[in-house]
Amino acid sequence: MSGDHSHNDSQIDSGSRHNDSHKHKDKYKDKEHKHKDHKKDKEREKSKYSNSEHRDSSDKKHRDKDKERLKLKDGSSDKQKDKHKEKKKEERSFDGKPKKEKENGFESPFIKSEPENNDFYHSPKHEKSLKRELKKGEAVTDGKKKAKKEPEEKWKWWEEERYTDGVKWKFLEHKGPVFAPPYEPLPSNVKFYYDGKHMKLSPGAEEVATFFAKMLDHEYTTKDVFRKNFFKDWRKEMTSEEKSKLTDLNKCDFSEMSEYFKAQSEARKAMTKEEKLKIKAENERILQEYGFCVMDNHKERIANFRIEPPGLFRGRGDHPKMGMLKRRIRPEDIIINCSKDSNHPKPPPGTKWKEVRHDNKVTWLVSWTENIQGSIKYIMLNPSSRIKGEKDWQKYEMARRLKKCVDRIRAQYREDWKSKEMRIRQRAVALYFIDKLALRAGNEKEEGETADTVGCCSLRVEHLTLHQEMDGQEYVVEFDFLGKDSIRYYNKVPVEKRVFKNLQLFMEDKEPEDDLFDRLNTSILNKHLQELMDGLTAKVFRTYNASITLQQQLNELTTSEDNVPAKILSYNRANRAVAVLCNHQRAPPKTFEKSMQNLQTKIDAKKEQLADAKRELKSAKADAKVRRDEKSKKAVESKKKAVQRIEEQLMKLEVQATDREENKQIALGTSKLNYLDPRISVAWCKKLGVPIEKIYNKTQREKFAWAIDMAEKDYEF
DNA sequence: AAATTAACTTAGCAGGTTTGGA
DNA sequence: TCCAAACCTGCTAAGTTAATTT
Repeated sequence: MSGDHSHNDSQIDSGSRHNDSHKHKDKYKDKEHKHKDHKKDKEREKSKYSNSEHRDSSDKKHRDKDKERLKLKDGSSDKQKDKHKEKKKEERSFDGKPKKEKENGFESPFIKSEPENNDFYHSPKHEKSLKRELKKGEAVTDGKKKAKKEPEEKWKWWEEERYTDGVKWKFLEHKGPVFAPPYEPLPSNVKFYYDGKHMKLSPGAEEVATFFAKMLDHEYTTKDVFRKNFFKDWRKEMTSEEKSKLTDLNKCDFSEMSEYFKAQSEARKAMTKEEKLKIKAENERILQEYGFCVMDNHKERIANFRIEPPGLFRGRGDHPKMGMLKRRIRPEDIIINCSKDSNHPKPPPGTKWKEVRHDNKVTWLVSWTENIQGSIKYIMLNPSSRIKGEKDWQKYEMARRLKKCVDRIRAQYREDWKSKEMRIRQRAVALYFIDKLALRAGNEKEEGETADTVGCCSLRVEHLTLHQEMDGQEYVVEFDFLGKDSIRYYNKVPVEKRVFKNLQLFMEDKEPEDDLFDRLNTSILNKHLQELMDGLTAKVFRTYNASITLQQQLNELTTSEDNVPAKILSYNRANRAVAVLCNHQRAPPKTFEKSMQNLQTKIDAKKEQLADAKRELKSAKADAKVRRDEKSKKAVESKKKAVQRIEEQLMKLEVQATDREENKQIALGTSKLNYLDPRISVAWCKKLGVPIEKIYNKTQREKFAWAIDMAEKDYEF
């Protein structure tokens, strides 16, 4: 059964070809109104990325200061520098120990083997060469010509030892968050009307009104829940006078505000090059100042150093809290996390942080509590950072460990289908779904706080329909529910008789809104998984099945004889199989039909061109036969080349069309970034001679640097 | 043992930027 | 050189899981 997920082909596209039977008519149109809020004027910078890579002199001071401070607190760093040089590639393994030391071959460092070095506080780890990186930066500054390309020596954290216990870092210094720009009151000629009469709003009320005005074009501002929530929260910001006057949202006229913002955004687009450049430069400056931190001697990129600006909350799907006011975050809301001996970030003048703490058992730099759900938000590091990379690597190692014992686990749950205990049967069937269908665990959620979505353990009777027989197949289960992000999961799956019978049993005497697995929750399930394999949880199955599927599909679909575009098509198809398995859907791009048409037009044109070229070739040949001179021979050759070139172009276009059509409502990004062991892709590239750049863009290569560096062509997941 | 909280991963979309073909 | 399309990045919501509290 391993890796057999072909049935999933039908789950996404209601109208697609290999999907004869089910005609569900997209009753869940949730995607249409998914969060489209944040309208703000984000002039984004062209991010420069990468830790330790080229930086300019503006940054030098900061750097040098770091260098000095680091030197002070750690005089040893230089000496340690080359410590790992001699390590050989083949010997790298997850725990950084030479393979032969790991007798059983199972051991993975993250699975807390006996910490051979309890003295981690003084371990040499991470204490090498910030200096080296910094030097490079300088070299680039005056090196000029090759400045950008310079293959910087990057820090290979994966060649170093890792912390074995809960410690995440020993040194952490950063500049704190960047706050949202303060509210700028509207010019007085932009008016708000209530019941047809002009009304000047107080600044507080006006700001919230602008949030609504900016969203006016979105469908969701017409939704009852949205309007109700918005109006309630808006009133809280009004003066008592406003409160008594403004009693009906329907009488509010935001159109001038809305027009004003549209005009603003037009004006922004129409800015001159210089103005745009200036903004870009300013963003770059902010990035350089706030976008990096120093963690354990290395300068690392921060993922989200800007605090989320205030606005109206738009949850995904049918969210009960849509329209509520997301309040502005102030320094007094902010908790700073950094090391004691670092230069603490300073709050803006006249303000204070809520707290400064020094917790090196966590990875975040800044946190605050958000007011909609009361949850905590964090500022953390970029995926290219050591701390994220190690975790990612660890995740795939866990999935590979599952690979080794998945047969045993499968045998086990199949056995459990027969258990006399209901809770065990439920657990076993749920696990079967998680394994076979890559469903998420499915925690229970507080009703009325969030959109009504489910995962495996929280499935309800109403989400399944059992078909004794359907389309010539026996024991078909039809799933139809909203999962994470209110993305619909629709699938018809033939299951084993025993599973089917169990489901009938679980559904007996229940109402549609009752839990399918009433004796099970994620905590019980994960505890059980923990017993089956150390560190095993429900989500590991998703990672495992995704990665193993990619590997299998790549093996099946690709031949070394193919040319590169064909190989890439195959790669995308393998990636697509995973995305389908994981139900990673997207709304078809708004311009899909049109762009498809355009492409078809191009293809037709190219076909004509090809026909013409062939005709010309033919006549040139005939000509050459008669004339038998050099010149006409040459002409034949060039015509031949032309035909070839056009054929190639045509092929490319056709491949593109296929790829695009197949990808209409499937999102590849999520699986690529989160579920597929990058070493599989790296190995595949090496084996088939496909440049890695064709598979991973710059950002992705930074995130997966560890895999690119360590995977050889024979890597096996 | 249930509920809550904290930390961290996973998710799709908007909209800007770059690319490549006419 | 222009334009559509592809690509990419930021954004932030929504999950999972483990730890902690009640």
